[in-house]
Amino acid sequence: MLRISKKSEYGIMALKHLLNQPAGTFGRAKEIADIYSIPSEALAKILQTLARKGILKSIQGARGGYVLAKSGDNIKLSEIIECIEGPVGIVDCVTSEPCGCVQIDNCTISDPFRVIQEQFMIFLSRISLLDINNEMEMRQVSWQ
Amino acid sequence: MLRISKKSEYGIMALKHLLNQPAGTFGRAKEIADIYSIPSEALAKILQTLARKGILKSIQGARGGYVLAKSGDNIKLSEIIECIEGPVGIVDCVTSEPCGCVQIDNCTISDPFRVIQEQFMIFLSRISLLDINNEMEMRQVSWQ
DNA sequence: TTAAACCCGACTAAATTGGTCGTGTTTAGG
DNA sequence: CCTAAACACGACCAATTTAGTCGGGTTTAA
Repeated sequence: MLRISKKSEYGIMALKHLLNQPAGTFGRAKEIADIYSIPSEALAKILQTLARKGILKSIQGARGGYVLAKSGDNIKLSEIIECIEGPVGIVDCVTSEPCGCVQIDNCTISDPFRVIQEQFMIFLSRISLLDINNEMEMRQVSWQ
Repeated sequence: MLRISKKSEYGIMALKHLLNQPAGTFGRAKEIADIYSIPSEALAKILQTLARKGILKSIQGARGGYVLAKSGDNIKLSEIIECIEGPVGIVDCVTSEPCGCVQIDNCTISDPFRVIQEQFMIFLSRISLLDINNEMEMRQVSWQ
């Protein structure tokens, strides 16, 4: 029902936690997983993906961990979700071109949905990790 | 990946078709399904749901069919999706209270996401069937 | 009376999501 | 230089959700 996946939820919790991490210290996957009762293997994989895509920086070896690779207001919700779940597409037609759907010639909704998709991505990209951390206070998403 | 379900897609195609139906005529499930290559049983069920929730009016018996129960600009995308897929919740915490998640006391994201959810619903409720029919021309979603 | 249509719930199959496991690789610290 | 703590990765299984099917109804125009 148009829901963000558990993986994204976990990722966002972890990112928020890392944002509040004292400067100079690292967050470890296991530790974060324990705090929020997240299966640690699952969180580990999520953090690895976030690191691979440049949202987190990983420090290898014993006493290693993760830190944010950029400032909280530069990490957008759209980015986090796309990183963890793959390309967001309100409808299939929007991400894959040509869309593999059977409607092909008769698909009357792919054009309007391309516009909706675009506006939805703007919506998501206007929300930053910092906003989420501040409980969305004072956020009036403005449009155009 | 944050996608509208096939059922909603089918429903929207059918609604758009019905919007363009000559006044006084009905659209039949089988007929619409054929045009857009939608499995007819599936579409039938979707149209039944839309009728039950008051978005469509059904005409029973032979030579029956469906017509829109209200004008195109009064049918909102939020309404259609909620009707077909059930309550939209970006995260579970938002729809069910209390949320059944294990994070319970330590869930740091449910509050901000309640706000995001609210804004997302506004986003969806500003898009009408008429907008979709007009290929979203001239639609600048404005926010607050 | 019949056939065309809506109506409804139960069921199955396919796809996606959520979570686990095993095996590496890197590196601080003893 | 060894060990343990941590990241990295891919393969796999389980649970849930979505998609689609089927077999019955009921209503009504012709």
